[in-house]
Amino acid sequence: MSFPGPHAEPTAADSPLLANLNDEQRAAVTLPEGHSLILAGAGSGKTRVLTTRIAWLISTGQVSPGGVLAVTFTNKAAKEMMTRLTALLPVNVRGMWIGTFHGLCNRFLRAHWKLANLPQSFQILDTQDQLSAIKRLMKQFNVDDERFPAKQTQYFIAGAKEDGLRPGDMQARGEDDRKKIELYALYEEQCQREGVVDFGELMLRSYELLRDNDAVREHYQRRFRHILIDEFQDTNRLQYAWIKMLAGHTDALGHFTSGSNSVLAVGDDDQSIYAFRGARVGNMSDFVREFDVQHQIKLERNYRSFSNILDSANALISHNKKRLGKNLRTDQGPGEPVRVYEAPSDFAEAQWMVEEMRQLVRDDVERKEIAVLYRSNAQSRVIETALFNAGMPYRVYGGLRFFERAEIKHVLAYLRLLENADDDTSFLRVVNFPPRGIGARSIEQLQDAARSRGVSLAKGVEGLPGKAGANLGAFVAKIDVMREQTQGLSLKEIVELVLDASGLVEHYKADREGEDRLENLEELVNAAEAFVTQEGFGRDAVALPVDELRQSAVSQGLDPNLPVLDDPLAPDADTGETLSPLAAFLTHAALESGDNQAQAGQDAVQLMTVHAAKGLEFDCVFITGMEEGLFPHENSLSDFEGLEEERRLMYVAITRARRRLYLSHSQTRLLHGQTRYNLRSRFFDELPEEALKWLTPKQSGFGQFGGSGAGGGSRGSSGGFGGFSSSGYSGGYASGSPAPAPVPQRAAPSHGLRTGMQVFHNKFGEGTVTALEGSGDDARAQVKFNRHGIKWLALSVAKLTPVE
DNA sequence: GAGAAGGCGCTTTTT
DNA sequence: GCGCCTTCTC
Repeated sequence: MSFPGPHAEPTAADSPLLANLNDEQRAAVTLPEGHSLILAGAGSGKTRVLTTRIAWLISTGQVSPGGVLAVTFTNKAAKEMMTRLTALLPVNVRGMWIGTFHGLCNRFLRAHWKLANLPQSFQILDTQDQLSAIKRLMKQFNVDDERFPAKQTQYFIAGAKEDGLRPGDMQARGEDDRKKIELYALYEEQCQREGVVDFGELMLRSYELLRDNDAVREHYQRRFRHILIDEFQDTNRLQYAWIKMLAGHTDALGHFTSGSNSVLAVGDDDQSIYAFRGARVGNMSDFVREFDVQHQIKLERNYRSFSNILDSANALISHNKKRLGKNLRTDQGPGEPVRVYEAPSDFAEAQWMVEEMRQLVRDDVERKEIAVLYRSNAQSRVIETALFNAGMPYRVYGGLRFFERAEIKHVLAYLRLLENADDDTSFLRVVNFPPRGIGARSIEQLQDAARSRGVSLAKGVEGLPGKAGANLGAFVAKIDVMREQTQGLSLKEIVELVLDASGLVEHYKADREGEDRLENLEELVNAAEAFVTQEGFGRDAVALPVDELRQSAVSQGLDPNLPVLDDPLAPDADTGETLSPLAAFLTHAALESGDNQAQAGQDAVQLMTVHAAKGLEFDCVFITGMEEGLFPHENSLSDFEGLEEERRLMYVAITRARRRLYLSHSQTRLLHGQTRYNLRSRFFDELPEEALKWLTPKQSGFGQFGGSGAGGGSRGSSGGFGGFSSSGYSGGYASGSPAPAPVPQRAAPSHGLRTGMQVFHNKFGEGTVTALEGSGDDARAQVKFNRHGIKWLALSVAKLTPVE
């Protein structure tokens, strides 16, 4: 099917939209109908292409605003897209389907809540809520939490949903599996009974509704002529299936046939760093194959970094085997070399960094243009200490976000109970908070009663005898009174009333350390107020293109009886019910958990994990802890895929830097209360020497991984960094071997070994010390033997002789 | 019901 | 080594 009416091939001169694009970008923006894949390298103007593409499609009349579906992963990216689009086109973007996967699925389920078999004001469980729901479930069914840790069950359920699997679709491969599937089924029942959905459920239920309801599916398939997906390399199985379902028509056998809709997937396989949470890079090649993609465009011109930085990134990532293939280039010239520093300790590394930063600041670099990246959060501590002692302002990304804070979750639990008294998770959260004399015993009694009658906790309270019954009754009555009192109030007033009536404010006022929490409660009131105005929950603010969209829907031949889904306040067609602002606010709180960075706004050095840095850029970047075991992380080394993902992570880290890049590593590091002796990261050996500048002498011949044909990661019997086993190296080796030669450099541990040293073992032969841990009798060494792989050896037992 | 004591885990994280 | 969570004790 083709677009109705002839549309002239527009040229660059036709539209100012195309004025400042390079050839690759322009080609991407003006792609013809059909499915396309854009391989967008770091810093290549990806978001620009996406937004300009949408603007282009609309302004050339190829699609109406209502016919566009644009999906991102984060709210930040979605907002960015809407902001930029507004700047390009005089169109009200609020009614457009631009949002996160979960945000759009939420919108979809709100509109079709009946078909989806959900209560209209269903609430969304975040990860915390989900875990406590699972814990409660497991307790109720007396599941051994030693054998089935709640976290693991949660992981199992979330993973199953990400793969689009219901309990019935899964086959047990053992007793434990069977139990987990059973728990998954029980969990589903519980959620359904309580009217709540978790994040995975938002996706899965949307997908199933599209799959199982022909009318609904066809409606949306006809509507969304152009589907655009950002960060495609991060999509999981279910998200891909969801896109597929929306994108095209399926034939009688359920096979995808290329239909009238165009899917534009934008992604970068080299920046795929979320496999651990279900992302599937393979979706990119599947997409090309299954959608019969006709157009692939690579955006390889980088506008961010100088070429020493880009060359480093290119060289590093070229060591990955599984790639679609792409090379970044720039016109900017080499710029400064990449600086490499080796420190004797993590403490010294941090110290050195602070000194460098001071110099940078003296040279007029803004502090917020300096970023410190690390592989794991535990590394931030020593850096923070150094920055703090130096009086250098800094901020750390990560940690609890606003809506995840305990005091906020407490208020939200009360608010949720106003909306839905059957929400047992919320009930349990606040039934005795602030404390009101309802102990574990009473609650257990209540749970038993509710279970036997098959009702929610709130309903189970009725008729409960004794003191427990009285106290619980009072609590339920309190909620009921609040619900009464909040009728007709504004959202802000509702929140204020609950803060007061729940006793939360009073409770935190009495708490010596409750000051911050009180401040956050204040902030929640502000957030509620802002939500009403910003999200357009005052009707007037929603004077958005609903009519326009309705018209365009009709002109596209869409079913006028299906609801127009662009107005979350649209009343239900049958009953006239509308979603309350409170329910919408609670949804907002679950889907947008807010900022997770402290002290935003001031000029401060930025500290974050490499993962958190994705999508950001800075003038100066420090990548710290460049050590074997840390980066690449030891847990990723057991398989090939893991190492490749670590390399992609390093690629992301490098490409964050615009002008200046530092890489540092340390000989010793305090981790989990123990001093570790780490080898310099193998990634150093994958960078182009001519782009580097060693600030400390490069310790050559240290038995690094690149040496003597040892090529790729760990091989051999031990299967990686598995910790040391008790057998295999014990006992009775040649006594009286000469004491290890003392190492003149720096503070050496008493056993005299250090990483990089060549050693001989009577049984395993020659090898290289790759790590050292512990001291005295507990001292142990990790040795990479030439013929026996990597082993951990207890130095009190194993005799290791240094080799010349 | 609050505070102390003990145990566990510890890569990365958005929605 | 630290923070979080659960359990113990009064």
